[in-house]
Amino acid sequence: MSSTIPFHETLDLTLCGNMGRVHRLCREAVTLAVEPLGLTQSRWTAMIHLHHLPLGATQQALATSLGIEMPSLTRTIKQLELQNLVIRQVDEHDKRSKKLYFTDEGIKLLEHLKELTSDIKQRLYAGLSTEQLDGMAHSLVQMEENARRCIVSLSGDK
Amino acid sequence: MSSTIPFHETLDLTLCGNMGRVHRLCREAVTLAVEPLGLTQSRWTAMIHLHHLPLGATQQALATSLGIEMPSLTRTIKQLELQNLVIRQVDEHDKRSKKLYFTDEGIKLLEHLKELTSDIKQRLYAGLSTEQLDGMAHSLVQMEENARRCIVSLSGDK
DNA sequence: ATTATTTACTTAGCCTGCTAACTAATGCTA
DNA sequence: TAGCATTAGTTAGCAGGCTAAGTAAATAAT
Repeated sequence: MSSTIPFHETLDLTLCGNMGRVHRLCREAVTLAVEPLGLTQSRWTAMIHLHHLPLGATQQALATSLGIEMPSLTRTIKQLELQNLVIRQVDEHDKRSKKLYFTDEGIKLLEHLKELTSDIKQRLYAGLSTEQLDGMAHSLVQMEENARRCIVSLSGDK
Repeated sequence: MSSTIPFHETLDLTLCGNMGRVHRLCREAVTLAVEPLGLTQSRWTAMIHLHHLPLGATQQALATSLGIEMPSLTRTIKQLELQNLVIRQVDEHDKRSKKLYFTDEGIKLLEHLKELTSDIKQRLYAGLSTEQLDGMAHSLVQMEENARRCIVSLSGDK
């Protein structure tokens, strides 16, 4: 895994596992940083993504933004609603879907969230140049495409 | 998330989430590829890592290689033992630890595993240069260090 | 030598991803 | 218009990370 070993010599599935581990560590770090707010990883992530979407986004839109499936989101939203941070409101123009809104309390918490995460973001990306981060983002897009293609071709059942 | 946008302008926690999603997709692709063997993600991963360790590696050594905690591994090993692919054997020199060995059946399965994964590895990394893969591996190491440092400094309780 | 600490492993149970299967609303098609 | 397919959301339950707490063995300290 050392950067001094050319990667192709160790071309295996380790990189994949490393991504998972780094992901877990990063989200744990952020969760610790926002601990005073009493939010789990999936909840602060959903709050931030919802904040970046247009007002009244549907659950489907939020799930897409998060890159997760609907049932995963349903659970998280239910918890956020219980915490009185967001509300679900049936869309009158399409009664299947539900629009999401922050409560006043949710808006207040969001401000704290932004304060508490601004510092840790810098620290997580410390020592990495813009080029490295861009490169990583780009490689991830490529790998995601590759993986999706593999999955499609391997599940030729439907 | 597009590579045409300089990353620092979107410096947020999205990269972290993307790593998690790509990780899930890659492991799903591999799991589909090895489906005939009836192994879940954690099981084929453990088989491959154990294969790369010296004979009679302990569970602790395997957990470290996998980058997971012991309780996560305990469950997986139990399943592999039930499938009659590995056996656990108490180390006579240190009766706390257990050495892991493949069964004959496990060795046979490992060969199939290598065949079935050799192709998909190429496909997952398609379109990525050695430099890109090296860069990604290197960035991951840096981010892991960063995250661990954050976690240590944020949990100053012990 | 006895006691305290550390280490390897296990068990129990939480968190958050997932799929499968369901309901209800919408939209397409004949 | 009637019937079928699609879509948004839910529920139930699995997979695989995790921590906390417990046991037994090994090691350190007094």
